[in-house]
Amino acid sequence: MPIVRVALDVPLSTLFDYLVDADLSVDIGQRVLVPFGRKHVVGIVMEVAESSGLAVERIKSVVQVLDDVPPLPCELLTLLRFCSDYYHHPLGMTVMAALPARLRAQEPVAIKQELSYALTEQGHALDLTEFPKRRVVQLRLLQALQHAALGGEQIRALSPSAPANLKALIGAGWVEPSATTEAAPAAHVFNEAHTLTQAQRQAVDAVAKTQGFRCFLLHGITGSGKTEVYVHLMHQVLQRGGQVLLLVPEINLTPQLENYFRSRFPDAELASLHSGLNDGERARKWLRAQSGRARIVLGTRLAVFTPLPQLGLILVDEEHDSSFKQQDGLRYSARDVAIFRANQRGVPIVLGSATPSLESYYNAQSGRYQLLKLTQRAAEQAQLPQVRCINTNNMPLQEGISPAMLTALDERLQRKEQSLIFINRRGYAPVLMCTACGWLSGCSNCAGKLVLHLKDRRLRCHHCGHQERVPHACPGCGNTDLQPVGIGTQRVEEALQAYFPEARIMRVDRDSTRNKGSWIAMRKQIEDEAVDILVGTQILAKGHDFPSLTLVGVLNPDGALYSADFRASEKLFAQLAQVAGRAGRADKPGEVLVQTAFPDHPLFRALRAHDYGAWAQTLLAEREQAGFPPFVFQVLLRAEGKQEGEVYAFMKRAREAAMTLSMPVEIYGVVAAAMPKRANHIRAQLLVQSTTRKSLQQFLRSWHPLLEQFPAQRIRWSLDIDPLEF
DNA sequence: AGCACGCCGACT
DNA sequence: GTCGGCGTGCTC
Repeated sequence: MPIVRVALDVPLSTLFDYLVDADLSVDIGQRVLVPFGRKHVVGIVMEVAESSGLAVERIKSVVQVLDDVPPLPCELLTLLRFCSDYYHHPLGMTVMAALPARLRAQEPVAIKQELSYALTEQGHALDLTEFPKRRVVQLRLLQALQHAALGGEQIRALSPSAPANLKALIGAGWVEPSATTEAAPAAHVFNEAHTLTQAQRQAVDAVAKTQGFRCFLLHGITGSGKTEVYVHLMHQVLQRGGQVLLLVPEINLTPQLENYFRSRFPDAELASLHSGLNDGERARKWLRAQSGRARIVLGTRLAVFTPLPQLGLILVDEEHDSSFKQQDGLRYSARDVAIFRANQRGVPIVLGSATPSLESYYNAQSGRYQLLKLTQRAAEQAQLPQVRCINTNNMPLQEGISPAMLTALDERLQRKEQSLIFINRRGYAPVLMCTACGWLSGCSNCAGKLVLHLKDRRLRCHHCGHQERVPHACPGCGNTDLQPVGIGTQRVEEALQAYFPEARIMRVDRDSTRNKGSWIAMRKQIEDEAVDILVGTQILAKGHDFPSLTLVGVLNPDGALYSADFRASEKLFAQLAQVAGRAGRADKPGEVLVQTAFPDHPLFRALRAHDYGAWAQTLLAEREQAGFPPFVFQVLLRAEGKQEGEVYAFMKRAREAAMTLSMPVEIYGVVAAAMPKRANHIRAQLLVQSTTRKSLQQFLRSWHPLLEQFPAQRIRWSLDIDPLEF
């Protein structure tokens, strides 16, 4: 009697054995419904065996084979095995986390046919110049439908209220739904659009001539046309009938990007996978990729697990971006998993960035990766912005803004050009202080400070979400003179509005873009030049071109220079290079002004010279000297719980267990986390590092089972392999 | 993780 | 007398 070994969504590292009754046939990769405890759950068949090590009477039978979708390819199961193993996360949870929700559920997957909508004869007969102008969305829909029938997704892309308006148009008899007919895959069409620069051509050729696996680092300054390199590489793979996986950071996956690739490859089916999809859409696109029909898969980190039978190339854009690393559950790095996957598949992978992660840059230097450089901006007339530092030593700042910055802003206002003020702190002020006793507004649940949000006169914790009214008097001494300390986006916005009453100022941060679609609307306003000064956080660093932006001002970036987090300055450089790239893209030269008390710091010297290489060398020397990544490999054990004593007792035992293993790893002390208390939970961590991945993995294979045996009822702990945040 | 079983405190 | 707290142990 055959046995299947099934992956289930439970935090146990084993698979579960089930009998397969004679009337069923089960394959590896298939979804099955099995009894587990007192309920039925869905799992994935990972292995088929002749016998089980378990007593027969304890083995239950598979209830049902859910064969309405094809089995997962073995290649994907191997990838998931690797992830479970490398990140020390239970296999069942790893497998189930990679699947779209619909495939994890018992209900039939039932993908409804995507309907498309077209104008009726009546609709075609409409004279749109006569159509009421106030029905903006309806008009836009009708105009779009005059060109071609639209799918549900394209309709939603027009406006959030488009579906409701579409209903009205159907009701009026102007539009009708029709089932999409599966078009035969047309001959591959490629809109060449641009001729490549020599550097772009060389990069494309280097990748194109690769046989089998190879990892490339495409280092190209902002505006050097990395996307064009991607497009040409994609073209070559699509031409051969292959599929392409393009991974992008979370905020970069916008409808614009999707539409851009659609316009370059008009007849290649593209599936974009992001967090905004509903379950049905996600499952549908996943299955389109698995069947090989979706040729381009564009997605955020989870998309790295999409089954792609014809996979011919992987691209990871902005590879340094930390959103590729998942920060809970399976703590994987989609970039690193993508490299494994390319290797497994025997296809090239290209990591692209203007400011590569130090890990990737180091690998490129050592020859593990092949470095491809784009050093010129693709549009010849577009020059790199001039970067200058404003030395803020002994300089009187008004609300954190220097006179030189104000002058520069004023110039842009005169010239009707846009400016951007970058400050990485939202809210009005990061803390409220009592001028009499020095009391600071701390969070009652966390070790952090409450941030003053003046708009709604509340103090907010950015760590646990706790909020309270601004107190009238100091809770410590009763003094009523409470002063905001430090500068946030709201305060800068307010100050600038006072200086430039006529200027149209827009604040862009998580608070102002929280509502769905508002960032899209705001970006439209920016592009339409309805904004003079943008004030915002890193959200502004990414996103797309703002053609009339000529000044970028950076306030107060110095915190990252003396941060306890050794990656803070790496991140700062990437961020500043990124915002600097926003300035002066078209025919107008750009300028970047950075307010700092350390203008001679290597970071700013490199930034002024647009010399990432010099900065990377500085960092590499520092890291090598300090014994930090990329020269070592790390694992971080984190634990948190309500009782401080219990947390530290667990960590102490964990550390002792690690010591007794006496393996070639360096074991640090148990320390409080960077945020020692969050949402009323005490947090501690323990760092272990090694000079090789292999010895670290060997150590983990011994250590992890010991940790699981410890009684740890009232604490939550996790292992973070290759941690980015401490 | 769920979900049982199991043994001690304040309620109809 | 029971309802219910969360400690402990198991799930093929």
